[in-house]
Amino acid sequence: MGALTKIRAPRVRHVAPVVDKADLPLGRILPGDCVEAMRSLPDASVDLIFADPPYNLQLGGDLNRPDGSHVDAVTDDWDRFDSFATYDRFTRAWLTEARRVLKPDGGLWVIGSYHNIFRVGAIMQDLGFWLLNDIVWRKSNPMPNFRGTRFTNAHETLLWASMGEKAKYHFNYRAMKTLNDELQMRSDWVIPICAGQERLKKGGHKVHPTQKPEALLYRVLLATTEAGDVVLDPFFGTGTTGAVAKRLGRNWIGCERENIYREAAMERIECALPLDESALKTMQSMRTAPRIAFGSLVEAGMLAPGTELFDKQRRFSAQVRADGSLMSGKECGSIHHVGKTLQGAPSCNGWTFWHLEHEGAIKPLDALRQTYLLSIED
Amino acid sequence: MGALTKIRAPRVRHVAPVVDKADLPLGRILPGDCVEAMRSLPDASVDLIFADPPYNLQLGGDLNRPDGSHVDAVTDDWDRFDSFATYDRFTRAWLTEARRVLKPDGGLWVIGSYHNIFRVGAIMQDLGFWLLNDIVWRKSNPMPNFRGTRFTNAHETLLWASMGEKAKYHFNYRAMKTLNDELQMRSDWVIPICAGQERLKKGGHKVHPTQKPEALLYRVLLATTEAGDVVLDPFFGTGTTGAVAKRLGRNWIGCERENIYREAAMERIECALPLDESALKTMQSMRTAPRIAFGSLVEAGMLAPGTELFDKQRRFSAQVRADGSLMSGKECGSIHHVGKTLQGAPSCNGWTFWHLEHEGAIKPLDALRQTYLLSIED
DNA sequence: CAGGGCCGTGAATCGTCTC
DNA sequence: TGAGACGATTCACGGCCCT
Repeated sequence: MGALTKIRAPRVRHVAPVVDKADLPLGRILPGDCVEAMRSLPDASVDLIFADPPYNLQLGGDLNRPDGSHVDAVTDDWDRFDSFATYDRFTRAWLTEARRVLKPDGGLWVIGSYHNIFRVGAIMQDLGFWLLNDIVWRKSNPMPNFRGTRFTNAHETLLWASMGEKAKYHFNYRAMKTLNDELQMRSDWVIPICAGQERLKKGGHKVHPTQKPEALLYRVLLATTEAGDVVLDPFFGTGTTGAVAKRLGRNWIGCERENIYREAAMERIECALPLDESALKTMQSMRTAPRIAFGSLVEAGMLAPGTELFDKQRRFSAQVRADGSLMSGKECGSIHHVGKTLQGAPSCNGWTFWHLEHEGAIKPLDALRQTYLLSIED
Repeated sequence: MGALTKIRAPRVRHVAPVVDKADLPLGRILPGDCVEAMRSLPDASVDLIFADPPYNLQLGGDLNRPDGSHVDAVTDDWDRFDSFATYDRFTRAWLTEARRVLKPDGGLWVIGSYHNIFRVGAIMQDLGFWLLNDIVWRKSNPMPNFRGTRFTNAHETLLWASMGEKAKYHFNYRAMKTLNDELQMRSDWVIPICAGQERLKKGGHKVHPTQKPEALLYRVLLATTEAGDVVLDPFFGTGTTGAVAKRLGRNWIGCERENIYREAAMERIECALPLDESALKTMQSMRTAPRIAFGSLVEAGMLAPGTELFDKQRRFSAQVRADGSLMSGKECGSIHHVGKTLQGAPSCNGWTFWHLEHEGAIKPLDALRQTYLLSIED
């Protein structure tokens, strides 16, 4: 009953544009310490942050404080605790700024290894970020463990979080499913390490020790941003995030202390070619597609009142009525409601449950909806 | 020169047996809270701890599959914590006791998901445990994400740690490599979830909501314990750790609060069949096997002084001398040193580099070492 | 008027084992 | 052979009423 009265305008993202994009340093790399650099950005101005912070731990090597001063090598227990504490302070500092500049429906990605990721993850939770997935980047060609003392360290971990437990966030479910041959994308991604042509080199040496593969960023940005979104990378390095953002039609902002990386990144991003607009269009999920009321199919004449509908096994049948409601015996209501009640199920998707006979074949209602959707596009 | 002076007795594990195994409750499940239960164990008495603590899932409402059926979720009391702070206190408490009962060269494994593993990992580091690997258990058949709101949560994480940065630990590199078709075992393991015959059921319902697959424990115990070691599981559940420990000839101790799980576990472990001894011996690591000096082969009469050795391509040759040193032209020293110098290589494993002719066939020295190893066993 | 709670509509599944 | 069951799951969202 009354299905027609429920027709709504297609939903849009209704986070108020507090910040004008023109006020943001889009397509620029901010020099200096990332915490300082982020301070120059307004609150709630960024859609996504991708961060590849220093793993800086336990390498017997260097650890820098947020202010850039150097921490002496860690030898005894006291120093070890001191260094974890220092790393934690550094992490809390940049994550706090990240949180400030992110929109309420923004997303955060951080990549790390077992040296730092547990500290980062715990601090993210402490600051109120809500973990959505931990993603395993499974390297198809990892470095072997030469000394045979441990398992080959063949993966790194990415954390994906929203701003809070109840916060909205963006996930292009349909695009990911398409990318994965019509199966749901899993939390483990097999991607080769960055090598060959893609690896930036100067004088035969790699420019950056931990350059990430573009395929990794491609999947991250495709999954959790829309074209036109603003993506911030506080540890920009040689600009993989910027290069992929440009290709995918996303805006980007970087922070990077090292002059040499900034230069390499800008040069690289200049060369990146944006995909054209039609290539950028991704599969939409039903949830974000315009919502179609069943009644509008009747209204449009695609389905005559009185048409008989069946479930696939023909255990149930029902009749379409002029107002877009369904009737089956004494039961009447929406296609979903009648399907649910007849089955005694907790819920029912009427679009896939009900079928109709058309030229001898049985088709689900959903096929009709697809046809209708195409007819009203553009 | 003077290679004989370098001959050492085969190394043995030289952690003093502070505790007599007879004083430990081997093959028993201690009832009650695991922290209390562990208090009854002596200091430094356990070789390995495998822990599967509550994950603190914080589940919301009900979940139905698209077909309307209901998902049987983990709603047990033991998985509910008020806050991260409460969970952290709990974690610190049991990890502290775990640390006390572990031997200085003991190992710790903890399994978890993104809900808890970052807190656990950070606390492990804070307590002084040294992370050796984070292992990804990639489920071949995970539960899908029915709502299409995230990536399919297709893995869990295991942390493997030693008692400290400089602490010794046990890793059966060779056994892992054998298990993995002569490739180094990686940090990501593909193992199916526990289902079918293996899953303990009572009245058609699963006995424990989160029973782990035996294949997982098999790999953990094979990798990081020796036959006869003492393995403790503070969250014993239905005793997967005990069952696999028994199969592999390891001693086990469990802690479990729930009477019903203890009973199911004991019954299950009774039925587990230990592998026979020869099957267990097949995969000993060269690294943990007693170290053999080349000279001892000469000493044992397995190799006569004067025997001619070649590299595989017969580019180089050398003569064995009575003291276990090698001579090739003017070059003399250990089998490794001479091999290295002749090739001009930075290093050389003499055991695999040098070969000898025996009954018409060419065999590497290593084959001789294997024979010798077998002869001195037991 | 902000925010919490209730309610109705509606969108959404993969691999494996059992019967 | 095919239908059904099921697994550590932080798994929707908007409108409206009520405080």
